Amino acid sequence: MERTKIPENKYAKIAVPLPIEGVFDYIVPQELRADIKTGQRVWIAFGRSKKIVGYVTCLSADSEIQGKKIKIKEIISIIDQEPILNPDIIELCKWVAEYYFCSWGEALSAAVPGGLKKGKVKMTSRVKSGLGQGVVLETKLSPNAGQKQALDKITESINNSEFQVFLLHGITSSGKTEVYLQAIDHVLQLGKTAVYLVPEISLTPQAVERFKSRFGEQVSILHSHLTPGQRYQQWEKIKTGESKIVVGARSAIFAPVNDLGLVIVDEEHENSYKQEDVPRYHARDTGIMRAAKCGAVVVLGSATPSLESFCNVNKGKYSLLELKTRIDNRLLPEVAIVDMRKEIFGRKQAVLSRRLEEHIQQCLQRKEQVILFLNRRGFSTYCLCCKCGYVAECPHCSVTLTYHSNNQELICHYCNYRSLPQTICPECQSQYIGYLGLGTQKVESELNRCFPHSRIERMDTDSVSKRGAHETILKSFQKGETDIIIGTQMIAKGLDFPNVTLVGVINADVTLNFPDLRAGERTFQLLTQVAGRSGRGPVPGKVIIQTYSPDNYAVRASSQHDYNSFIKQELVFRKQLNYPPYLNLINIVIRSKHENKVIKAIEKLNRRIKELFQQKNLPLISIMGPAPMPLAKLRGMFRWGLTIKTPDITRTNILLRKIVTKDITPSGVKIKIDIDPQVMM
DNA sequence: AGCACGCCGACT
DNA sequence: GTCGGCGTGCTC
Repeated sequence: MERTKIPENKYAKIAVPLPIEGVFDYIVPQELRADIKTGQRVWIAFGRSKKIVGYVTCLSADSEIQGKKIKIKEIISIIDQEPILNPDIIELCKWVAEYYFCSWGEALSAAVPGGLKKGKVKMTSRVKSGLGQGVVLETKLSPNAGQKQALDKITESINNSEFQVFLLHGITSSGKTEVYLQAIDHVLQLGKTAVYLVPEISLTPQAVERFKSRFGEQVSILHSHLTPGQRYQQWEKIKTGESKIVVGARSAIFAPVNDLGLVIVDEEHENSYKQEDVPRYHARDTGIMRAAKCGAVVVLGSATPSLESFCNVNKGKYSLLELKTRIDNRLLPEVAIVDMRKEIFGRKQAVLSRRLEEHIQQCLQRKEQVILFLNRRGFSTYCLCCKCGYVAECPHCSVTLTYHSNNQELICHYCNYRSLPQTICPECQSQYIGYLGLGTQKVESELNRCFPHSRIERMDTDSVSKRGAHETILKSFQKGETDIIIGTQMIAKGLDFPNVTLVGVINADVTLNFPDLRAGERTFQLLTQVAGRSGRGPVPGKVIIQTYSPDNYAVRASSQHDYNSFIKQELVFRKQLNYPPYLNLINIVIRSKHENKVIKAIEKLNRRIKELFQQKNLPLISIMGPAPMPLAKLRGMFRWGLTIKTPDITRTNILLRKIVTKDITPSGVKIKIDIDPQVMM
């Protein structure tokens, strides 16, 4: 083939991983024309003195900017011999960029394996996976009636190759995983592939082993501890079709599988599916988009589905599949709520209630194990009466007010409502009103004081940061060398220790009073998950929840294992205040070293949005704020935000793009736009 | 995002 | 007189 006969390869449109709109035209030098392909990464000179990685989005015979006074540069070199991005992924990233407000290049850089972004990766030779020939693959279990019913619906859709989303709602230990695994078996039989997303935190070594033993060499597991070389190897295995199944966290949704037939999102309600930095995509929603473009089936699974997904079932967009029985017909643990308002000793708040202390004691005597769940302390202090449980809330937003000690005010971080702190409780007139949450270290020392002869281990982000610490702590607990394990979120899910018969929640209020519209939903999910850790063996489990809000519906419903009653009440609340899932939110935060600049910018933005939306006749749009952010000064920056509520996210996005320009963000002012925010910070 | 260009204050 | 602050504009 003669190189000169391929004139359509003369120019390339390159997306760059910088916050700049549009693609940039480059000349493909003669010697690269035979090798250049869409989806490759290339080295390019950009600006005056930068050499960066660019993504080839398309090739063409000529360039529209040719002849204008722009000098078109040449591509320096090609990084990948073969395209690292296939056309589907390039398209998907375009959608991500448009929907989540970032550049195409930024979205594309989320879709290539991390270590490769800089284009420098040493190719280590392929290592044999840990699975030797002697290992027996885990065998299929025969599904029960409920599982069978769910599977039949899923396989039927897979056979039809039509895009469809299923919401698999199954209580803890109802066998959701087996449904996923057999659905995967089914797509494999049809010669298709599957992507299986899990929250980052549940990709434990045990979980990894389980996938490997079930699927052997056909599975690629993309977890955060892979070295760049290992990551690259997995990527290659997926691209060539050697791996038919990809298991991984958030970013695995961009894995380069061909013939995608099935996308599974386990624990779909988990907010870790939302990336907190650019591109701020939601892996579940991106997965649905990916599946829709190629006619794949999506299974969203959860014991506590998000309100968004539940609502989509009601709207008829998703089909509901339910697993109502536990696989071995084990009973759900008995959940007791301890009213901490009755546990005040003198002026001090109690850490452990008498009831929880007694139960721990009994448990230890029976040589059974205890898990204590401790939320990390919220960064925002709120106003609580520990006599009656009163918490100061915003009258407009139903969100907990945050106490600011510098100006001694209670502030709503959604709408900027302010009020003065009280010294006497407005509900019960007592003086037990205070502004502090419970200290974390206090719990550990209190436990050591109460149970000096027990072996207590703490498990949180600090104690697990060292390599292998996670495993060591769990192994010693498994072997029974530890009696009590105290931990944060990370012990809430997945752990399966049959000798644990007691789970204690030290303070349910930390999540409940988090200044966020989803505080109730989070609390319900968390309590349900934590409760699932108790009584996984022959001895029935017990759960004790300590709280100052024993009558709160999220707490009550979780203690009764009653998702439906929770969601019914939560939906009423969301409807009343026009919150998701009834409307979409867009959270915009402006930050700068100078407070006056921030306020000026956010007010200008607020005015512009109102003007334009009125002009374009989008009357249902409303704005919360502007208001200072919960961490109003973060690393020397002042931060203010506002939140748009919109019934038409697509149109709002388009209009918003017109507003967010240089005159909103002059020099020294940074803007952050978060579409469908999960936490507003 | 970076980076260069450009225009006003306190210093060897 | 200059060094350096950061406001402005551009990147094929």
